[in-house]
Amino acid sequence: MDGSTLPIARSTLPEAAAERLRTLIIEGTLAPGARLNERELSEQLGVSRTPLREAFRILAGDGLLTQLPNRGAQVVALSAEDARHAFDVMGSLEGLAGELAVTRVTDADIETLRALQAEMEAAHAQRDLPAYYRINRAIHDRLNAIAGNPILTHTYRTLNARLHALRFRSNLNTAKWNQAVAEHRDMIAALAARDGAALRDILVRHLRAKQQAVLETMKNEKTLGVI
Amino acid sequence: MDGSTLPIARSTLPEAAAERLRTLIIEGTLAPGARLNERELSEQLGVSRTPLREAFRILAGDGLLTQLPNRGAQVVALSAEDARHAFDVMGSLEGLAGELAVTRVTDADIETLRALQAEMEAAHAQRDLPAYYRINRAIHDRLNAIAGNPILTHTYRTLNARLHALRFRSNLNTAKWNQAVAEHRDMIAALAARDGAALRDILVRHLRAKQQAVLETMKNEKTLGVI
DNA sequence: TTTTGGCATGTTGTATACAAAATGCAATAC
DNA sequence: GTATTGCATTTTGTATACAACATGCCAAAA
Repeated sequence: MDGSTLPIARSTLPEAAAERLRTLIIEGTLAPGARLNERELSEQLGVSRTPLREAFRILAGDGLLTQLPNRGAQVVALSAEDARHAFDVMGSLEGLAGELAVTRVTDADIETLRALQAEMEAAHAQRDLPAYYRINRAIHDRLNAIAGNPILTHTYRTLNARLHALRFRSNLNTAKWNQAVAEHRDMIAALAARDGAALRDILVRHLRAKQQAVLETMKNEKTLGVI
Repeated sequence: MDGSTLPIARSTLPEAAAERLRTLIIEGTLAPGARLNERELSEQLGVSRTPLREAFRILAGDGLLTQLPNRGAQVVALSAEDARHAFDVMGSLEGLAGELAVTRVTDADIETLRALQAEMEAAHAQRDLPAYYRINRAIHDRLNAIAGNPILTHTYRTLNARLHALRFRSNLNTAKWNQAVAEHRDMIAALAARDGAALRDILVRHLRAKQQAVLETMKNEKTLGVI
């Protein structure tokens, strides 16, 4: 029998707790900078402090928590500078994903992406922002999967989680949104043409635009005092 | 008083244990694939199982260990495929470091790098491989520091540690070694000229050469049955 | 001979108890 | 009134005990 099939999903308490906390952090329930009391949290999660502390270590490794000796864990609060740095790295990783994807992409992959693109354009036409974000993420994940580099995918995902903890809702004005959708069209075209250099370029520019939008939002929030 | 000075170095047992294990893994004392018995290791390190298990989580986050529920931890054994993937990502990260460094480099930085380059050429002339590796690493670290992106640096370092766990000593024949030294000269020239695109190109090619050398070594070791 | 079931042993997972450090507050000195 | 010291309390750090699971072996059955 093929041993790789049906791997029964098991999980330990540290992993389960980490997953739960990860969600709470990314959704913002646990706000950036919040200090995490071990006893309190362990009671709320229904686990003892030992597995909870292991969960802290997992999340610290993901860059979602910082731990100070004898002073506990707290949710990371990314500065605008940090966000800028993270986007620079993300851009480079996405660029690589594009270059690699070009060497491995199949016609079926392109069909899948074109279908997603159509969905995205529909969401755009209806000004459905949540749907747009969801499909956008699906497209980028797809591209990463096509690239077929697990280390790249892991690094990308981890960094993405950190940025999501920012809970950025970049002030996506009409012009920028139109531009983003157009860039997605260009991406798929470059991928279909197997033009790695062009795809890389588009992705890096695409990320740079996102970076700018987020940084502007962060600056506004700061001056306005909004969270 | 300036609070930023004299930060008393404190460390907890999990961090100390992780650091010790990291060294053992990278030096190869703990071989790839080795299973780590908690009780045994905790006695050897003189700590109880609780902090040791936290150390395991830290190292798993760094990609140096894998953990399976109820089946303990074992040292990661990178396949040739994994190494290829890691080098692809490293190349991209180094390329970014180059692009960023160009925008921030000072003349003093370039002087420092030129001094290191001179040291490297001396080591090369004397066929002093350990010194060459040491200086090589110093140069790349320096470039990363100039780039001034902590997230990039952290990602780079983590990935580098993983690759060092391979304990690759690529079969550096004379031609390749000459080539590598020449590439380093070109790097510094591109940096001095503030030519980001050129520097990026050199770095990506440089990493690609290293990748190939390592993959060849791995292939030989496999066919020869060495380690 | 091969397979299966059960048991003994070893190993990991989790909870808890105790130790050590940090924190907050009040009392005292200036 | 402010700063400082000492103490009580809270919180984190570590060790250990016990529970749950995995592993290897042997015997018994097919």
